[in-house]
Amino acid sequence: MAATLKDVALAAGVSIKTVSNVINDYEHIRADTKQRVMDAIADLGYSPNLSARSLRSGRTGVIGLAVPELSLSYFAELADSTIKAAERRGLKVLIEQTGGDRSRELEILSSPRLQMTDGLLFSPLGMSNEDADHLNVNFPLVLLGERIFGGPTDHVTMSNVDSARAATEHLISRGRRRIAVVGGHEGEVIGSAGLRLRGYRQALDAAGIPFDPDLVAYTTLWHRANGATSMRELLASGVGFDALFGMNDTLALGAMRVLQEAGLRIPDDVAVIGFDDLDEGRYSLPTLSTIDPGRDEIADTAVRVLQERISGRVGGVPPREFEARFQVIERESSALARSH
Amino acid sequence: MAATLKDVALAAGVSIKTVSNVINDYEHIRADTKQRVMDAIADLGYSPNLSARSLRSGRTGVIGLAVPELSLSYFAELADSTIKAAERRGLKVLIEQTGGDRSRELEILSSPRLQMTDGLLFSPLGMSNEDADHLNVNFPLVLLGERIFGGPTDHVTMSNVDSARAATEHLISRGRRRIAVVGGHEGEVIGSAGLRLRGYRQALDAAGIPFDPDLVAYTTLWHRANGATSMRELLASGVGFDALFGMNDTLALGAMRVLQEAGLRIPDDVAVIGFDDLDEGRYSLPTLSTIDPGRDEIADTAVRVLQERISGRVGGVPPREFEARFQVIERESSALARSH
DNA sequence: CGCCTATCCTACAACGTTGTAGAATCACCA
DNA sequence: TGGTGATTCTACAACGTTGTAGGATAGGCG
Repeated sequence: MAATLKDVALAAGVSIKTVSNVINDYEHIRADTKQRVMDAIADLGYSPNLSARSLRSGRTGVIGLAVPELSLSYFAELADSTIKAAERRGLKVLIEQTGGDRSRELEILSSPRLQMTDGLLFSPLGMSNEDADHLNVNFPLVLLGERIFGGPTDHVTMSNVDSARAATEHLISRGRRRIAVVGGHEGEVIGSAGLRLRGYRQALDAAGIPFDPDLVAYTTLWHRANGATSMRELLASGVGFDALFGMNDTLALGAMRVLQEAGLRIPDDVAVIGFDDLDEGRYSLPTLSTIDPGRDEIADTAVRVLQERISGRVGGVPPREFEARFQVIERESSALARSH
Repeated sequence: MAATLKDVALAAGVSIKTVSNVINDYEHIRADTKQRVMDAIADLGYSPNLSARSLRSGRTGVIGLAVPELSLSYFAELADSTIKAAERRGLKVLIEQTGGDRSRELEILSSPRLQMTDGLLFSPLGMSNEDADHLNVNFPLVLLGERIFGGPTDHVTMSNVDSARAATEHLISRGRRRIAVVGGHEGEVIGSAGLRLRGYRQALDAAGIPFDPDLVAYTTLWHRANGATSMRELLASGVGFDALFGMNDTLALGAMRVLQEAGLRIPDDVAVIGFDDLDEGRYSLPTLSTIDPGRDEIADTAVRVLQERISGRVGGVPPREFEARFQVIERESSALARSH
């Protein structure tokens, strides 16, 4: 059906290797030979068989991206950035959804199913630091996210502690002292929740505000529903607060919804800041202050680093850690209150 | 480095073909031979080289999904559903972003870059019905979306006209007669915007409500920003309305935001319904009534149909058209007003 | 006992590409 | 004139898998 090197070679009256050389821009080819080959390629509508090329070269030009779920906006936007970054480097992206499930994550690390890729960008959610050993795999792997630190692979992450601290400081600078949190993970030390909580506490400490555990609402997932539920619990508990730090925008939006149902004004009664800079927060009512975690930079760095590892250019280099730059984005939900 | 059939064969003391047969569940293998081979496979940590398998079999087990952008929630959720549907059928998904750009879309149809896939699920945005010829490609292709009808390929679509009609009828059933629309595409006949507008007009006609062109706001993109801008224009124009049909949820949410800024109550002053059933609409304030377009059904059908074409089981069958079932989902934004 | 079929296994070729080795031609210089 | 090196091209093998053809053994039947 499809034309092969052989067909082109026959049509152009040269050997298949010469056709191959033309395709791969080999230097020493006579101009007229090259032209004849190119014409034959065009005539026959030839395009290389990538499976054969992969088999021969050991490279597929495809990288894997394993994320919990694309229906979580953060990961959809991360996938978007990653695909664009990969494209700039001539790579395709094959997406794998783990559902944030630890056993599925481990399976992906050991499974032969991703043999079709040259390497993997891996954003675990269910795994924890004790699982770091499982990252010792025999294919190029770059770790994303905040579940595991000090593992055996390159790691690209956001500045969770610093940016959460900046978010909290932003609320404090608005005169708030009772700052509630939604999205905590009970007992977690590292992981997005643990790290962001640490940044939160650093900011409180620096401002001389005592930490009140009752202000922290714990939840397993970070969906809108969890933000809403947590906020209902906080309100029901009767603990007073004048600000809210949502561990991500989705949680914050779910919580805002409940706050407003309860008749509280934002930011007058409760100032709110989220985390992730989702497009959604630009059009919520009120618009949502947030942390821009540097998603494009993360994706670009991750793809670059993975490509370095694939090419073997950085063979002996020990695991590296990269932190993206963040930014506090102030919108209406934490604007200076009009009157006080 | 990695073990091959040859290594396993050597270790198990059989021919490579026997190992291959074990892997492919060939019937006639003695139990003890099979066991020995399986042990050797486990020992060596063997896993098949998929490039070689693809080269030999002509199948990669990967399908392409070309969508405008994953940062648009609808396509993120579609990708999610598609990946899950593909997984149920043992397929992987390689995602391509077109940005909704016609020339990029055409390029993807002719490019050799997707040779690594067995077929393509294609959701164009920039192409129009005149481009239908370009869908005549020599690889399995299933068309998604509403840009092209009657093309040369299988087509999976939502019931745009009927569901938009149902959405409009829903607003009419709430006693509304001046129903604004955001998201129209000037002069478009087919395409999501054209079809949904047709459904809208059908509902008006059936109810004996005259069509007022001033109630339709046109926009190129369907982002939040466009919904907001369109709503500002509608309000500035002074045209009166008591309901809003957003061509998708994102537009509707952007528009709601502006309505509320303007001091209008939803649904009391303006009842709103969107389209797509994004998770976001469940936690907006107010929650957003919408159309569930049957995304899972679309993804599942599309993958099934593509697989049928890939396998050649339906060789001679002419292009088929599939319409997913939809559902009106009523939430607060179009609830019966409390008092009137 | 001889024939036939079913079972179990093997050797070989092929998928389409690229790396290696080397042949053929030419230009240049001593 | 012959040697040297650059240029241009070719033949062959190999990547790891599966399809084809067929060999060897065992069991059933006349």
